[in-house]
Amino acid sequence: MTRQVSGAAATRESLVSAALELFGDYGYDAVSTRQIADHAAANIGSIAYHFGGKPGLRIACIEYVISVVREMLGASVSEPLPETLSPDEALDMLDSMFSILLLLGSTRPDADRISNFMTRELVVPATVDALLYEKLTEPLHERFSQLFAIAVGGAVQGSELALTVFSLFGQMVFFRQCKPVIVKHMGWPGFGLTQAQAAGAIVSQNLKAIVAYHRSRDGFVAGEARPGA
Amino acid sequence: MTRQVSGAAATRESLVSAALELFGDYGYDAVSTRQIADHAAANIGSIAYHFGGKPGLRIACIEYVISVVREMLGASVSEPLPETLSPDEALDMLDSMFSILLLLGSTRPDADRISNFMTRELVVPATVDALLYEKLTEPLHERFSQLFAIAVGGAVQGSELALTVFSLFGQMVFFRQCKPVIVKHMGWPGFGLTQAQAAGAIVSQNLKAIVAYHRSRDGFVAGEARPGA
DNA sequence: GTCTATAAACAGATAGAC
DNA sequence: GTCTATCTGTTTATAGAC
Repeated sequence: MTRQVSGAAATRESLVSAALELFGDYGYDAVSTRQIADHAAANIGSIAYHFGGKPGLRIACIEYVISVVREMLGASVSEPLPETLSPDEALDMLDSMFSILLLLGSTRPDADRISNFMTRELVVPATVDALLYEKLTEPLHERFSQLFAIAVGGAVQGSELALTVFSLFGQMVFFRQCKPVIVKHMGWPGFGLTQAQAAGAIVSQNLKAIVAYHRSRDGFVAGEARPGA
Repeated sequence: MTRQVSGAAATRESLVSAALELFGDYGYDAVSTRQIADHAAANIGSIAYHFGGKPGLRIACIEYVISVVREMLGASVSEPLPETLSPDEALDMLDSMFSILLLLGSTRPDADRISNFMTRELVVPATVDALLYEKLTEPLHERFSQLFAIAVGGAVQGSELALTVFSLFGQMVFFRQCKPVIVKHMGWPGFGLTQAQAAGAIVSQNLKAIVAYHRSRDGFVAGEARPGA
């Protein structure tokens, strides 16, 4: 019983891992298939064999990233919300989801490259961008919107709600996306767990500030049922 | 008197304009010098002649973007702050600077490509990124930090201040950066003046919410002098 | 399934005619 | 200053040996 049969899967994984890292660091177009093959200790031909070509490898990376993030968020995004959810509970759920996403780059060994790749793919999407959008961005936005609406007692709705949630996304994405700039400015040694937590604390604080603002603006009373329910 | 002498400047402008648009839309690495030359109705050789090569053209684009943004922000970033600045005045200045930056893509004809290029360059910086960072990001961040500190009466300082300002940057950058995603989700026909204003309203609201949060947290009293002055 | 050699297209840079 | 033809290296994709 040799490892010959499982060699294929190992090569696939190795290629996706290498591609994820290089695409994330330098961008899809800046990286050649040779670099990827070298980095994965595989040969160039294997990319065509396993993925059909460079675009196929990109899609495989996107699918991998989607599966990892969905797994990390787990029930918070896949299961329906409990019907009886107080505004403060909704706020806590929002907060913890942000925390998970922001710390994603620090809690598992390969997650930094996942995070790099994902944020880059969000900004510089391929023609296949629909994949990441439909499977990740859209469901996440939907869930965040539900939670935010409950957290502010229904005071924010429609396009204002959608844009506010995007603005919260923006804060989170920015910290990971412009990591080099932030690390340089802050004089940090890198962007590890400590730094991710520092960024997370700010995002959390801002979330609470924005929620508090909308609550007070519309005469929110703690524990009161939201209108329209 | 022919236009031959001014032809050089026209070619330069044309090449920068074309490069700005293509780099902004597809990224530096994905665009070939041939595409740029075609788009600018110039020949390939002119890129080497005027800019020394593709990297030189990129630097020319960065310099152009820096000059435009600094011009638009004008006195708000280049001149020293007035010594007597009330928290509310500081907040207003912050607000209007955000507004200028966000509407940048809608107030001048070539500004959409400027905005695209800039946000992309921020995320996928060249080895020459120091240019954009030193001349634009850093001074902007410095000014925003000063204003924010005054706006909250000195309640936020040090790394918390720096990160909070970055988080505000993030909101703004995200709206321009993930334009395709947002436009798609909102069902907008595009990202024109109306849409930029809608996004700007949210950013402005969030800014006020965050400032209000820090003011109330530290017992801020309107009109009170900030500590340490 | 793995690896190598090769093909066809493309990149950026350049020399020289005009 | 402009433009074209060409050079050199590199890209992805592929055919075929093992």
